[in-house]
Amino acid sequence: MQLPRKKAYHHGDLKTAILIAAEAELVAHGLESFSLRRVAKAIGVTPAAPSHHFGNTNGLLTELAALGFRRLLAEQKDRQDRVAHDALGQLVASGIGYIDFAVNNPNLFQLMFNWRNLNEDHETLVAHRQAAYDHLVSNVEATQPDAHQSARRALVDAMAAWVTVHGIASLLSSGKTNRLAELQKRSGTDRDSLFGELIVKAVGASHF
Amino acid sequence: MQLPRKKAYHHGDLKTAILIAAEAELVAHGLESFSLRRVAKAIGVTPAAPSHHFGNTNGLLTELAALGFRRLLAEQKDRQDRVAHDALGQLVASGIGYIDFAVNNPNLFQLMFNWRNLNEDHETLVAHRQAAYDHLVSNVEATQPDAHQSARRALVDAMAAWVTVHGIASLLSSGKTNRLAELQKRSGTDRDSLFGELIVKAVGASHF
DNA sequence: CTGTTAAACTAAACACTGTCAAGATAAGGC
DNA sequence: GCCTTATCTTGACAGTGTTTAGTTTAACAG
Repeated sequence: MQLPRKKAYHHGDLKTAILIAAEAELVAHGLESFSLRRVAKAIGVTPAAPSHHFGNTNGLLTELAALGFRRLLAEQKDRQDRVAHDALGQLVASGIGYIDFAVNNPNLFQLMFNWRNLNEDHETLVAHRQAAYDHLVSNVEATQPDAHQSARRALVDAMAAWVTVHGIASLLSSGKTNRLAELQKRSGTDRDSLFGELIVKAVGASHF
Repeated sequence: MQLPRKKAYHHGDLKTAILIAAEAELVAHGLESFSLRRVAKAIGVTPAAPSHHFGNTNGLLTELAALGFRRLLAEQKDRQDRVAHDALGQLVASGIGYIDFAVNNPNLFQLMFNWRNLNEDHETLVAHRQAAYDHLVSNVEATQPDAHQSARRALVDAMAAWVTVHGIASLLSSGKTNRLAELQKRSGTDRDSLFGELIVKAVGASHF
């Protein structure tokens, strides 16, 4: 791994340079106005250069989404590390991480969950997405008193948890004037506590 | 109101013709590849013609989103009319209507909730969106035993209900290979019953 | 019926966009 | 050293949204 020269014909590590520039383009202009030519120009390269590494624009966006899923899971685990180790606390921390990721990376979140042109054959995309999903399921299962006796309940609780967390994340990250955020403020409860409350409610605090 | 002539220079009712063609374009090519020129060509008119009625593409899409919110509310009410009149049953029916709308109109749903370029100054858009929101809140409040004594609970329940319904709708309508749908099938419960169960759980069946 | 005004739409052009085929350049293996 | 392969450029093409100026028609006043 060598430092890329200044004006070399070969960039050195163009692929990652493109990914970085592409994310900057994403936050700057949004997914709706994403321009491949602009990211090429930003790093001083020809519009056709990215095609060689990613095939086409969708390939680049797909790779970006895959990285997004990796970072999403990382943020969830990071949250969990800084919190009590009981099952319910872990689940809540994971959910808050999910929500924070969506709020802090709205365009990336939109790309990951609401973009219909992603290349579903992309291996690392499906792998990282699957990893994030598995992590959720295991977190929910850990809150179940007896997994064998209540398989259906584990299933339903997993859906409930996922659905509430994703609903919060989606609504909070999408709107500019945000009704859900207004409700949260009017509740008099800080964000993490309130959404934690909702998550706990979703998995049915009855067995505690 | 006269029937539009065949090849008249003036189309007669071009504005609604464009809206209809635009929705067809939306379902045919998706929001990501929406083309204004294609909708113009589909109704045999110049690419610049829509600009006169909608300003620009965003104007057209915004109007489409506004119609979407109107139809969303209509579908919810339609569901509620065909169901028992108790408060909880009404809330569930409304939520199922919301979900069904998202599943049956995925691109429109994406436009309404995940499109960042919508013109937020568009009056009918904000009006119809507000109407849909108010309807939700009133549905939740109707399930509260005493609105005055538990204002905060009404608030939290409204958030919980909205968030679960929207989460389900968003996840179900976005993916092609859909993990949530898989979970639903594995639960052995039909879709409406299962999601109704989740909604009831969200508003806290404790007061029943 | 006639003349005028305002609305609806066209024509042509512009600056973009993503993508492709062909060629130039450099790196790495032998 | 040469040769092969990966990397990037050049130049072009079709398609996109939008704008300006001009043409056609409807609506309306007399």
